[in-house]
Amino acid sequence: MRLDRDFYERTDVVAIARELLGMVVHTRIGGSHVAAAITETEAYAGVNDRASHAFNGRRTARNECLYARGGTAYVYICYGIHHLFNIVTHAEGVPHAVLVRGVQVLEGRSAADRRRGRPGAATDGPGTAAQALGIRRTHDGTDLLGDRIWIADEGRIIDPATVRTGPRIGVDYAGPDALLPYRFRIHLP
DNA sequence: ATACCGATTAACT
DNA sequence: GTTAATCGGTATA
Repeated sequence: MRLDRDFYERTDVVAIARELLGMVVHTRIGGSHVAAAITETEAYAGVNDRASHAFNGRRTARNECLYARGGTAYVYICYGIHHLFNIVTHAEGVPHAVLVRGVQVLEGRSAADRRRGRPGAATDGPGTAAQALGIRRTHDGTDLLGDRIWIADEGRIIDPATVRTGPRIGVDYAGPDALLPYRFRIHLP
């Protein structure tokens, strides 16, 4: 069943990042429906997290949607090319989010392949996952309880022993916070 | 107005 | 293992 507002508005973004593993992201974009199980996430814990775009309360046109209520999409462009999809959590005004770093496509393979440019191309990085789902910068601020992007718990049971935990990728600039164990991933059969 | 650089990827050696 | 690609956002002036 579809995740509701109460799921996203909870306060523990690290717990939510772990729980999102195995959940299924659905997109209905450009006439195509794609469903993909989340296999890798990272938590970004707001104003006290040096790795977060909202560290120290930074609030700009780019990261404005981080401050929206839980259950909103935050999509930004990285390295001038890649669109990265984040799930905003916690209450409005508290800029917590979970970055979706990897998915496994379950439905809509043809649309995902077309967007990725070649059949069977990987969807195990944040840029490629968003691309396969059709999520772009224009979806920044999209309500995850609407009909374009939503996430559902479809009953996949994730054995906690199979969840790999480690430091986040690409955040060396964050000093000690770069070492926090805020990255979670699973390998689906 | 201008300089710098990134929550990455793909294609290399 | 290494590195070029690529450009919007942000800071600095």
